[in-house]
Amino acid sequence: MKADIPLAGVAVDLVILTVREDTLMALAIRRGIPPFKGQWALPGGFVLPDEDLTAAARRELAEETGLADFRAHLEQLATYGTPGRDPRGRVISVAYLALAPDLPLPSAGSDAAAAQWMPVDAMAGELAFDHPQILADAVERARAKLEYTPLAAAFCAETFTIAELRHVYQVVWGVELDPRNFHRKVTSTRGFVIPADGTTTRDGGRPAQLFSVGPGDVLRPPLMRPGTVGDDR
Amino acid sequence: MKADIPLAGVAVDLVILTVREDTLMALAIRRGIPPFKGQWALPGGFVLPDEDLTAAARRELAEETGLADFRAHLEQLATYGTPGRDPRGRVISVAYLALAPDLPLPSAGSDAAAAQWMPVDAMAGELAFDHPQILADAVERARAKLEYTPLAAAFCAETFTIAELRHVYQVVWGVELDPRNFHRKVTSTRGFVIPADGTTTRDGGRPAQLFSVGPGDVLRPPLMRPGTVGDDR
DNA sequence: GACTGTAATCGTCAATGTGACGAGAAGCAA
DNA sequence: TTGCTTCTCGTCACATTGACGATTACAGTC
Repeated sequence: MKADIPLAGVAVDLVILTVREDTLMALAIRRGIPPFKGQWALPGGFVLPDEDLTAAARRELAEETGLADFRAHLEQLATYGTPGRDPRGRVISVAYLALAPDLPLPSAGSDAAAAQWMPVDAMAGELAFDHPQILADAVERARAKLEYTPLAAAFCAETFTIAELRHVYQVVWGVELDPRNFHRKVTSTRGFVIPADGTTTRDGGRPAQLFSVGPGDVLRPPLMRPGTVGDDR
Repeated sequence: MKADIPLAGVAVDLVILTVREDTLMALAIRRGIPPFKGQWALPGGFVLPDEDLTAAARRELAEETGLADFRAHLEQLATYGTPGRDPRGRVISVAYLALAPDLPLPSAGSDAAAAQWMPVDAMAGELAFDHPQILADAVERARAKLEYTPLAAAFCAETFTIAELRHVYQVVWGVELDPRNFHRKVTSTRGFVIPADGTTTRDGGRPAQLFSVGPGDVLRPPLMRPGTVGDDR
């Protein structure tokens, strides 16, 4: 490479979100190596010399969750490169957002002494680097995307009930939704969910129809977070 | 920096969009230096060693448009880092999207033999690197954002008429919109536009009220691109 | 100065989507 | 069988939207 090109380290950081115990949680890693050794941080690592960014994110995702390849949504979030954000020097971090169903407790990765799910609300104050900002951006992105994409299903198992899907919305948005209106909206929005075989009573009460995600990638018209319509500001 | 961190060059590339001559156009630069010397590319350049990413994007924007600081929307789009995308070596490019009002013809920048506005539809086949992909992503982002943000106003002058705003939507989306319904929607969506002093007849016909952008940053409910509702697929 | 063309603005109406909520259906547990 | 829970279907009032008629206010032109 030419000498006049300034160089930097390139890392990927992951915000892996899941819905657990009625709470939106993200995976946090206790750093096993400096800098910030012993503190919590988002999972991540440097991109290998011949590795694609997305491949690096997928690799980290597999490493940190301990699962070779599980069903999860992964998308690029944003890139953070403010000088000084990493004490090791100029490091550009490409952040990825992952949405995963409730997983077994993750095992510790190679450079991590421990990994655990933490409620996103309690996490901001704990994170090293500029990871609080990344986390906040990720949560906001996830909240927004639930409005106009079927992505909430990424938090669910392969098949799920409408109530489980509603539960995801309620936890991520922090609101209560009317079960009847939600049911109507979801089932009448083409491409959102398609009926699957079988029913389940895992939530008690009348058996619920199982669904799987439909082929649509955009909800038109979108669902809307309550309490934000017609707001003065 | 530690020796075990792989390094890469970090660049910013800009997709600067404007509405000109009833067409959505982007700024293209004819490259004055290798690689791809003589070919068209998106404006951009390497991030300086102690420069923030956004600062680098703003600097390039000012350089390429020849205007010190003009009214334009600038946001990060995505980051592209596939190995091999730049023949000089491993280069990570953070792409930015800029939306600008119709500007005077840009002057050529330092490392550019020429700069000109090109219709985005005719541009993809001309661009070097992976810039066709970046352009496509940028246009799609812009189209989507017009739906749920007041960002269309970024294509207009400080004050504008509802018809001028509608013209932006029509050009960017490539559709016809009903002037009466559009007028109703825009003026009744709180925070979108606020009446400004004066009227204008620059479009002929009855004088039109001038408006400026309102304080809102989200349109709830959003405008919707026609022809995409209830589509089977 | 009246006439014409053009575009802005206001109104109407039917169709559709949404929030609030009633009520039956279908399981489980006591 | 009774009671409890949750799913699912329906109803109704209201807001929003698309289609489109009608009026208003200018610039030119005869």
